[in-house]
Amino acid sequence: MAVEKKTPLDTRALIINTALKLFSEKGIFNTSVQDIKRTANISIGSIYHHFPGKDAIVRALYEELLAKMQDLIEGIDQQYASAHDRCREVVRQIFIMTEYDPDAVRFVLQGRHLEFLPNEQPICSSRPFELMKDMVRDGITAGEIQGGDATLLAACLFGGPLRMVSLRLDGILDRPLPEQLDDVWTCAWRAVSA
Amino acid sequence: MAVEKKTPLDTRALIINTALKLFSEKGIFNTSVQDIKRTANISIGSIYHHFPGKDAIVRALYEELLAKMQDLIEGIDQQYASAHDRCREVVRQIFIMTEYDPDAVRFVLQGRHLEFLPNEQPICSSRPFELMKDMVRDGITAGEIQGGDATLLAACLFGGPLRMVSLRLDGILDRPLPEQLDDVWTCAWRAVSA
DNA sequence: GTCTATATCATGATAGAC
DNA sequence: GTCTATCATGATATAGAC
Repeated sequence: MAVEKKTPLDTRALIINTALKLFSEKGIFNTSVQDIKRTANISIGSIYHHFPGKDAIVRALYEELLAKMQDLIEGIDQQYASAHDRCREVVRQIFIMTEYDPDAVRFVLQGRHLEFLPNEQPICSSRPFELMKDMVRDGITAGEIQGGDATLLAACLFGGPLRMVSLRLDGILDRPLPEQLDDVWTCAWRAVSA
Repeated sequence: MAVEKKTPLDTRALIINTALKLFSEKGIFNTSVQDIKRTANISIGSIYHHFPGKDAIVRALYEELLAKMQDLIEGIDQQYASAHDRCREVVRQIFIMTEYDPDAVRFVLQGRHLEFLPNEQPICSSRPFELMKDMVRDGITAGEIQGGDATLLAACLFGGPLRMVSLRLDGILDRPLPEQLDDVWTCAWRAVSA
C-alpha cells in the first residue's frame, strides 16, 4: 500500500475546497480561518503559508470558479452555431452544475464575495456574462432574436433560468433543474425570439 | 422658533434608516454598531437602549421593509383585476422603488440579511413573493397564462424584470428602469402568456 | 512546508452616571 | 432616554521551532 504524500498543490486545493464548502454553508463572514483550519485538519501556519490572508483565499476561489465558467462558455461558443442553441446550452450547463456543484454556483452567482472584497466588479461585468451578452447580440444580428437593447434582452432571456437556479439553491424547488430545462427554456426563448 | 424635541420614535427611526444606508453601502458585516453611532451622531448606549443588539436592528429593518412590500402588493391585488395587469403593476412599482429607494430594494431583494441572520427563511418564501405566485396561479386558472407549474411560471415571468433591477442596482444600466418598463414587460409577458 | 504559541486589534455588548 | 467608559470575546495575522 503506497504512502500518500501531500504535495503543496494538494494543500492549496484543500484550503480552497474547504473554504468553498464553508463559505457556502455559513457565508464568508461567518467562516473564520480557524474554521477552515479545523475542517481541513491543517494548521493556521500552513494556511497563511499558502495565502497572505483570508482575502486572498476568497479572491483565488472567485477567480478559479470564474475561469472555469469562462472555459465552459467559450467551449459552447465553438461547439454550437446559432444563438438559440448556444444560449440553451448555457442554461443547460448551469442547470447541471447547480445540481452537482451547488456550492460553486452559489458562490459565483449569488455574488457573496462582493460584500467581502471591496472595489471588486459585480459579477455581471465579468467575462462570462459578457460572453453571454455577446451571444444575444449575435442572435439579434442574425435575426433570431428580436431587435432591441442587447443588455435588456439578455436579462429577459437569462433572468428566468437564473431565478430558477436561485430557487433551487434556496431549497424551494424539489425537482432537479435539468428535468425542467425544456419548460424553462421554452418560456425564456419565447420572451426574446424574433 | 420652536425647539425640536426628539421623541423615542425619532431615535429608533434614525437608527433604522442610518443602518439601512450603511448596510447598503458597505454591507451588514462591514457595518459596526460604532459606524451607526458615528453616522447617526448618537451614542452607543442609545442604540442598545432601543435594540437588544445588532441582530435586532437587521431583523427590524427586514421586517419593516417586507411589510411595506406586502402592503404594496396587497393594494395592487385589490386595485387590478386581471393577472396581466396585476403582475405588470408589481413590476412597475418595483421599478419605481428601485429608483427612489435603491437601498431598500437592495436590502430586501439581494437578501443580504440571510448571511447575517441564521435560520431565517429565504426571501422567496416570504409573503410578498407568495402573493406574486398567487397572481400567476390565478392567471393560469383564468386562462391568461399558459398551463404549468406556478412556481416555474412565476420565475419565468418575474425573472427578467428582477434581473433588470439587479443590473440597475449594480450600476450596469444607465437609464432609469421605469423608462424601460414597456420593453421589459413585453418580453416578460410573452414568456408565459397563454 | 507544517506546526504551536502568541500578538494585536476591532467588535459586540454592558455598567452605571446623569 | 441618553451618555461615557469599559469589558470580554474572537478575529486576523505573525514569529519562530521543527
